[in-house]
Amino acid sequence: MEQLTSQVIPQRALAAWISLLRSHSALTRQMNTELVARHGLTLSDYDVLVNLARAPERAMRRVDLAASVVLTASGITRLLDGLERAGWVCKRSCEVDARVTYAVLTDAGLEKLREAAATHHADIQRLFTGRFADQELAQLGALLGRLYGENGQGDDAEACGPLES
Amino acid sequence: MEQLTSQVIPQRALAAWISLLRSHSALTRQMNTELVARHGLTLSDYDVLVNLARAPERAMRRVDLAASVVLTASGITRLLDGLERAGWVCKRSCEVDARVTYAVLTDAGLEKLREAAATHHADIQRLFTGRFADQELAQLGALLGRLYGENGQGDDAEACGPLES
DNA sequence: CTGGTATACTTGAGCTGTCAAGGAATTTAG
DNA sequence: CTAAATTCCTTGACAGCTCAAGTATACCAG
Repeated sequence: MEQLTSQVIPQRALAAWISLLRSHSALTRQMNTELVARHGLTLSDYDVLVNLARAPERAMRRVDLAASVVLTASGITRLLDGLERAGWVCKRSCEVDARVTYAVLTDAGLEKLREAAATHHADIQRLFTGRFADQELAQLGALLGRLYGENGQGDDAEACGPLES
Repeated sequence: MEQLTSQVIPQRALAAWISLLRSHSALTRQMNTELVARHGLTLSDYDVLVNLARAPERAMRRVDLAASVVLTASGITRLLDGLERAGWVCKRSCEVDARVTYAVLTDAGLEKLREAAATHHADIQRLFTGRFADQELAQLGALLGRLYGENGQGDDAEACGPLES
């Protein structure tokens, strides 16, 4: 059984992959728990709110939103159901294409997001960024950034790029 | 809404965190799909099989297994239910402590794992390791490795360390 | 030996996401 | 203009995991 890992991929490579799996599980579990306990938001909910907040007019097509947060179309439907019921997001239909529905962040939703951001950023700092130097964070971000978009498309990279301003 | 991200954490730091979320989602989804389609195994199933294969006597306490793969106790119970039903894992009770049950990898389970490993390693190579140079992989592994164990404990790090031999 | 606490595991209820299928609007081909 | 293919979204059925609660065993203090 020792040879299991040595057929195609060197040990170090597998170790990196396993670290990705473990660190993700450990971190998201803690952050999600905090977020749910304090604000009644899932990590995915939060993620969607952030995406909407950054979008022009705080609106996005559901399909684009799905791609942004790496969820399926049906996943987005159900997730938005919850956010709509809470009044943080509402629908808006598209004038030029009746198939598409926009998800729009409401004022209440933006307020909610601001509220949640404060504690969530603290969690991110404590659990994630706090363990690295600036330069390491840049490196880590750059490395991980190669793992998506490429096969998918460049839109994502762009949607994630303008974090500031 | 532009100031949302600039309160506590610099943009670059958040970008790294988002990259972690996105890359994990994108990669695990593809790998899981492949694994299920070809072998009828979940990524978590696979992960558990690997852990058992590496353990002395191919046996582990359920509670330790849970910690290794970052699952709750009940999560492990249900996951192992499936693997037991398939005949890849069986139970063994502990002589010195009647509370614990060991999960033991059967011969069939080991065979299954070998079978799955071939294609799964190819997936890892294609989607993950293939996108990095050796040195980058080492770096990535080292950085991600800081994100768990610490707050939890050192056992994990050790359990993950001896990948080879 | 008795009672209280901690540990290992299981189970019921529920949440979040998936896939497969389908409806509706749009585009494309003929 | 019609027919086929494509895109966007929703829904039913279900998988996988969580939490809360419960059972059973072990340990510890008196």
